[in-house]
Amino acid sequence: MSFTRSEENYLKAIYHLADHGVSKVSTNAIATRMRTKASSVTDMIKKLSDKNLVIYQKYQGVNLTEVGQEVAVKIIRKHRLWEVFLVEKLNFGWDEVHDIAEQLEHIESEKLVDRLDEFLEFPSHDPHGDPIPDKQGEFKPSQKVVLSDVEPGSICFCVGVIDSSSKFLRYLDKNGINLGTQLKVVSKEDFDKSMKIKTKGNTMVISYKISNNLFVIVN
Amino acid sequence: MSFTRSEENYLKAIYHLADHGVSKVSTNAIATRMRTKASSVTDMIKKLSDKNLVIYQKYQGVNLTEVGQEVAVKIIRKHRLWEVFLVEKLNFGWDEVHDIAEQLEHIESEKLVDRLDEFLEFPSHDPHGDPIPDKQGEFKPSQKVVLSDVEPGSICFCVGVIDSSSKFLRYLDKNGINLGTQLKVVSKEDFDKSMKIKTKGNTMVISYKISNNLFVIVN
DNA sequence: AATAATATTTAGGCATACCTAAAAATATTT
DNA sequence: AAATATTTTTAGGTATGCCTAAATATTATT
Repeated sequence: MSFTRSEENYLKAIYHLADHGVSKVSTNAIATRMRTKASSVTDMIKKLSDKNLVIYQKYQGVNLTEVGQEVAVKIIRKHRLWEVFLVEKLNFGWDEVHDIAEQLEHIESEKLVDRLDEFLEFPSHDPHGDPIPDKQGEFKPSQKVVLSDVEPGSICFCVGVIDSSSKFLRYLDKNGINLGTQLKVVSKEDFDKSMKIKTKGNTMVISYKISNNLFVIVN
Repeated sequence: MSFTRSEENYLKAIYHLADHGVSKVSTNAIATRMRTKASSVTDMIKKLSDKNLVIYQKYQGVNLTEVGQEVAVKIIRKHRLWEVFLVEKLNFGWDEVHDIAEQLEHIESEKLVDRLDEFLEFPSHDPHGDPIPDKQGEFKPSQKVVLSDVEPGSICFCVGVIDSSSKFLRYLDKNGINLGTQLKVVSKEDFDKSMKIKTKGNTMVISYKISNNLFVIVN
């Protein structure tokens, strides 16, 4: 079985929105995520439903079927493996790889994916700290944690943000924090949860509002 | 400027059929190569002509414009670089890579192509011995020669066939000649142009009909 | 040069994947 | 519970890229 690029993108979007398949995903939520119109989503949902990739009841939203989930996981596997390739082998910055991986994830060849996996030495996580499903579709938990949860003494590196407003990004930039930046958590202040951190050349204090908006991976 | 996958495939097909832009390419020739119908070709040709990628006169065939040629060469560059990647880095057989490269060649990212080129150490030829255009679109001549033209004493390896009939392929297989196989030309017989060649474990005599149908690269 | 054969184009359709606008269902207010 | 607002679906339309069948142009044959 093989699917169109569009079908794959919808399955992936639904997978991400469904968050462990618990709640039903609304038409509007899909439309927003895919930057398309609700009516287009309804069209596609019907097609996916006919192909038994989603369970759909009019006006009640959708959920992926087992098969739909498998397809989605395969695409995510490909996406994340290609991201590792781009960062590790081609020296891309972590923030440059998403759009390219978005294209590469649709290349069809099971052999290619498995060979790539092997070539990259079976990475368990992508450059954003998100887990990479193995050939069987199993994945380890995410390694990403919020900086505010990191214990003093730990060394970690920055892999993403929650609030991606340009205000926040500018703040980070000004303070020499980029994605990939190594940080050492020096101490935490109980009173206001502010945190003293050390980067390569700098030691600084950041508020909880900051530390709670930064994703890191602890080494 | 960016083009659809289909447009890119047509440009590539026309490029290959035009053979140095000399002769005009017929609608039927394109249709055959692309396994589609002449009427579909006419449709697309009109679109390409509107975009100034081909020069087209009704019933008179097409030729690529400068721009069309540049686009085609970029796709060929991508195709061949990915083929090198698949063979050199992911250990694919030379004969397995075409379909995958056919997909990868449409990935859009100039930076990706250039990084890949660098990663592969700027290869000048792909696994079939065909030249890889550089960033400027220039390419070296092909390294591929017909086995019958190789001088005695030379060592070469097999990179392709002219006649790809299953009869011929089965003959090669039976005699332990695969793509990638190393050959040493021991001697040539003037009379019937037959050739004595040496493979890893074997020495054999092959007729001109065979040697003239095998592409090799001389080491 | 006229006729036959072949190549190419036109005309009209189909599926995909979008869209807008209107209708219908569901959710929220009052 | 009725009115209003929001969400979702339906209906009908568009562009792409393909198709078949028919018409037309070109090329080959006699």
